[in-house]
Amino acid sequence: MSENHTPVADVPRRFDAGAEIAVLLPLPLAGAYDYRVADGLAVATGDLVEVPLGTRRLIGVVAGPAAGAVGETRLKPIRRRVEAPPLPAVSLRFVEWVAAYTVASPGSVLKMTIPTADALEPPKPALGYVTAAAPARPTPARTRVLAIAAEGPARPAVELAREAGVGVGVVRALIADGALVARPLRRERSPPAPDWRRPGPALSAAQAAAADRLRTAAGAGFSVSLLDGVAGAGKTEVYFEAIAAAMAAGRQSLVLLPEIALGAQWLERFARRFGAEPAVWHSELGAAVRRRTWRAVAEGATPVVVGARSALFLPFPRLGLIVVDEEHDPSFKQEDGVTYHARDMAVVRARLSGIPAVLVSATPSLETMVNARSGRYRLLHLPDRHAGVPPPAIEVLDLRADPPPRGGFLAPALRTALEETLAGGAQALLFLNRRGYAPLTLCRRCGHRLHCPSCTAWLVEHRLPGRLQCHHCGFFRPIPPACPDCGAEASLVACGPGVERLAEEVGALLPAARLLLATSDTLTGPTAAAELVRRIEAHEVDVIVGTQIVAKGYHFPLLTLVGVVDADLGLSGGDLRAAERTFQLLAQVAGRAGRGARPGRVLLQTHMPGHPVVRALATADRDRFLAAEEEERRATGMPPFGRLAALIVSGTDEASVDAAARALARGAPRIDGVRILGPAPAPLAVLRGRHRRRLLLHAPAGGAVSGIVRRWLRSVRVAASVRVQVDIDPIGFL
DNA sequence: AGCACGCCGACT
DNA sequence: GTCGGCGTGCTC
Repeated sequence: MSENHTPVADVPRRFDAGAEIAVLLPLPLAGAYDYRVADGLAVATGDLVEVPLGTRRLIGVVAGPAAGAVGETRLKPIRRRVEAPPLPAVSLRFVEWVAAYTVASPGSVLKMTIPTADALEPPKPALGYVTAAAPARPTPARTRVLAIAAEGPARPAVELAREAGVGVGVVRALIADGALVARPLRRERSPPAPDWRRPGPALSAAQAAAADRLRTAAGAGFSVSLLDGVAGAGKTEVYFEAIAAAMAAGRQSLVLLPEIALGAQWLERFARRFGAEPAVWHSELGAAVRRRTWRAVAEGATPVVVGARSALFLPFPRLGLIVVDEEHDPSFKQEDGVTYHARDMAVVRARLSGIPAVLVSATPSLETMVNARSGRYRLLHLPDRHAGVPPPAIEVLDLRADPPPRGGFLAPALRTALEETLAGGAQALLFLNRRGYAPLTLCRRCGHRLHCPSCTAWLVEHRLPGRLQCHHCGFFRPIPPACPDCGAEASLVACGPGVERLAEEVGALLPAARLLLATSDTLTGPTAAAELVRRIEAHEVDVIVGTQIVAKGYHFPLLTLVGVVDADLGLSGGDLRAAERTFQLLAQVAGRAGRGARPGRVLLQTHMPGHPVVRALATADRDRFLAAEEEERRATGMPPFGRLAALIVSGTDEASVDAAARALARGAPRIDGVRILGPAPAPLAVLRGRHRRRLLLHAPAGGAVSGIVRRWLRSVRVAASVRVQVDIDPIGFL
């Protein structure tokens, strides 16, 4: 990839009535379908059009001239051009690039780029209502509404109903009657725009130098920079300057965050710097916000978008910068539907637009680090904590030498540290990446283990709702009074700790402490997350017991102690990236300690004090750890020194899944240097009632894995009842 | 992805 | 004899 790739301006191609055009539809079809431009219409590439498909009408995108694969007599006319901004040419190219790379259909990628049909219509003018005539049949409710409506400005129907204390139906009836008439409401004023002219904060010398380099990159075509620095080093302030530069140049910026639902503190920081919040994009947006934001982005009216990975597919016409914050975060990998890695696709999107991408992390992924060291990426290093706060001291607690008391999970040293921390008026965080009360429930008499009926997984006890849950599907059941296998009464015992059980232990140890349980079960949605942040900041909480949900980039000044309850969790299991991920997660958790004036302290409980991950954390020697990982991957030809692609074969009938997996193995490509492993039972051999087998393709670095897999799949026939899912560059289990 | 077409069990 | 179950296949 060339450094100064400046794409030529793509001029949309015009098609007049009668022209035959290719329309890409948001469906998993092999390619675009051909249509004819109807009389009286004219369209151009990128235009959104409504077309007939079978008995349905769908919105698609004009992709170019018809391919001519079907006879022209079969071509149907397009119905209309949709009143919406066209997709920029680069968005169409991006869709096709991602589809080719991920071995998905272009239509399923397009689906992530265009919203549903109803969200594409121009916004309806908001209507308010005022009184016009006496109602035909005056009822008390109707009279009340009319009295309310007679005073004050025109208001929406729901508001009149609320003020009058009646249902909306009453108001609607009055509108139908003609007793109320509509008046267009003054368009709601657009929210204030972020202002790049506002003065930025004082930057340290290192920050200023990094910001300078990013500003310089802003106008200089495609580049990738890695902004690397520990928690609290001030990375965010640095890339804010790059955003300011993009805004000053009239270009849009996109910031990808791993968990947008938890971005309340991030939004606040942004608003402090730029005087207004950016546009926000994630999968849980309501329909109205979604439509408004999509249009604003497509019109180029949104200077900054912050979002989860799906924001990458928004149709920015003037994108000037992409930032991927916490670039190492595994949640950037989309696993269902089209399987893609948002960080990698962000780099591709930047290259297609000829703009800079900035990857940000305190614990960069090995891939990114290798790219940075080889010079493919620019390395911007922020050396130390911005405010001169010393990094937290990390102590290793060897659980073999100093075990927790019977029935407990906190070693004596951690118990003491907890007591001291609270006595000193500070806060503590206990980290355990396990939801629920206990990960396994078994019968003391017969040894039966309670498992999910439709997954290869144990049921996890959740004591708060009082039930056993499967963490892989929606299954749950009440905790049975007797063993379902041998019938023994009161014989079921909880094995191992979850955060709920840990909270119980802390409650017994420190009865006066105010506890907060923070898991995805208790933190549903942005409001709950914001409330959590507020309560911790207001010191309404002494001890936080949480899963990885609290590992994110929060900043809590009073938090001085972090206890990692099980540093070994996630280290076993033969996963290619287990060590790397555990290191990143624990380093991130450790970074929560001592971000205010008081120094922080981190205690790591482990059975493996000699494990490279534990040693690297204790000595804060990230680079040596990464170097060791790199050597191992290089020696075994694993990514980034080799390439992987996974096929997951799944279906409800085990025999046909097996048959399909074997057929794929028989028809595997025979290419020098390319090996096929499997079929083997997939990590979750049964998931949601579907049997799963896995094949793994290993190729040398630079191997054209996507093309190989595409040809492979084309050459093998599998039963229609069996699904084959492709995962290029899988990050999960090996 | 939907939707239609098609071939086998429990209802009027 | 029909209503309806979801397996299979097509949609420019």
